[in-house]
Amino acid sequence: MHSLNNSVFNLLPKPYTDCAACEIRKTALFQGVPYGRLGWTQQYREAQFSVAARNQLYFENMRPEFAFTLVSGWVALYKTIADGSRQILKYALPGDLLGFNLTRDGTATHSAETITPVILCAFSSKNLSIMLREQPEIAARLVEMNLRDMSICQQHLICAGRKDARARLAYMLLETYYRVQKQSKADFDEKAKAIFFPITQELLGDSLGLTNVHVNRVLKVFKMEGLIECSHRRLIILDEKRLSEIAQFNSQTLDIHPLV
Amino acid sequence: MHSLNNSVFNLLPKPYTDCAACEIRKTALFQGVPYGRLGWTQQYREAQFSVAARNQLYFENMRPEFAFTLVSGWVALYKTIADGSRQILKYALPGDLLGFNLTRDGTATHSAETITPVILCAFSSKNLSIMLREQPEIAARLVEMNLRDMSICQQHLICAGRKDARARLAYMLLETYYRVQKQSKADFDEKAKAIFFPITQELLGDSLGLTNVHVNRVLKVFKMEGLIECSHRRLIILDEKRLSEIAQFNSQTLDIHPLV
DNA sequence: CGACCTTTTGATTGGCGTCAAAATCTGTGG
DNA sequence: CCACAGATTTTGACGCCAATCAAAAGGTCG
Repeated sequence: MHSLNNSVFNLLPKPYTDCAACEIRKTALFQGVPYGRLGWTQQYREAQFSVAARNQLYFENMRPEFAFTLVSGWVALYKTIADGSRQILKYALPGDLLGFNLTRDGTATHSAETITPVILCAFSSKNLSIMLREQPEIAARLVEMNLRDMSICQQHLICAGRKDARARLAYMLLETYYRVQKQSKADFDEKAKAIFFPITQELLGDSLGLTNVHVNRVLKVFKMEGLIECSHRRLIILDEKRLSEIAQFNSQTLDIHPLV
Repeated sequence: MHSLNNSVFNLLPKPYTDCAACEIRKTALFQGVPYGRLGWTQQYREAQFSVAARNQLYFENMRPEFAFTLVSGWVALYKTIADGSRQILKYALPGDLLGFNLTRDGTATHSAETITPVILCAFSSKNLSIMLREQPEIAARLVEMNLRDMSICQQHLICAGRKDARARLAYMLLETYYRVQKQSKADFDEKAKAIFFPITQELLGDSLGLTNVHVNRVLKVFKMEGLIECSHRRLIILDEKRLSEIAQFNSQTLDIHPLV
């Protein structure tokens, strides 16, 4: 466990109890693994780390030695463009697997930055490969997670290519709301219909191909129209029906068919 | 083999010879399968079909019974937007697998239209599922193909979100050129550095989030600058270096790391 | 040859970017 | 608990890239 041994990554104690076996099963990658084999899976875990907000986990074009499952917190995956701007590809939520998309020469295809404080569980690339080869349930699950991410990415492509700022923004708000609701219960306040929403307007712009200035203007209109409440890192969807129409949002696209 | 039994799909004789075993191995999905098991794999093929240009293979929101490997020809995968416009997600080339991305209720996530005459090999969804479960090489290959497609989709997102029309168009031309060169040798004329290019300017616009009018204007400039030649369904890249700069194109993104 | 694509060109419009500056929020240390 | 620096949000004026509308010219295939 070298190379993560710097100030950014803070080593946490490895929770090797039965309870941990339950815990690990909640992470999306291991959902299909039979109980008897969970312990076997765990031998491949390297360690857990905590990382503060606004830190880089890995960079595009560098060779990460580890992939991570995100245990808690939010991470932005992005690419930087030559002119200095950036495109955010995905907000990773708890359960997501990070850092296994590599080009043929082993370099990362994108960079990753923590938005909130996070807890990560590390796997060496080699062990991940072994697990995939030996446990078909994990490979199948990875295919599914990929297909879901692909569907999300395609939706974003449609937003960026074919929708105006209003529709894009509405889409992103609804998508995030749904994903949090399903994947990160801790960030979802069922009573208030609110989610924890640490995405700044600048980040929203970087996700949608808009400037933070224009994001601000459109959000203002949404608030005036009574569609959302949004401040202090909290988001409430007030009029889901109308917002969905504006966005042409369909939650089906977040829920893909299991292949196996 | 019902439900494909209409005028669009023309049944072809099923080539069950040893030669066919060699042939099938060329399709990307079966590249990792050991020779001894190729025959076993073939039992799950339904049949081969030919389909004329400009036909719909399947529609978004319908339940396709079959997935296809594309043996020859070009297919556009796209989604239609409420305002009637559409976003092309991918040009499928020979070797690509089509029609297995389904939402949880079993409906297709996108539509597919042939651009040229094509030959398809059909697999029932059920058999595809069996193959994935029983042959880990196929599952692993599918993960890889997905990761590659994901990388391509992300690049398109960056193009649509962050690049101007010049860069987007340059990118699409280079990407298509590279993909054809690698994946569809029949469409690549090595001597002339030319590819068969059946993508109309309207299709280009639908891929890039531009209008056909603007695509035309930018292409005109590219021709005047001596960057490309492009007419009569043929494309020649005259100045790859300069075009790559304009596009910020990196062929690495088309070449992802094998996970297993 | 005729119908239908596809490409090409011109004039006009508008959504969103750019630049700049003020106001507000957030976290940190004294 | 306040002060202060840095991040984030907010607002206004102005400009430009690409959309829109319209129509002509060129290709293609039955």
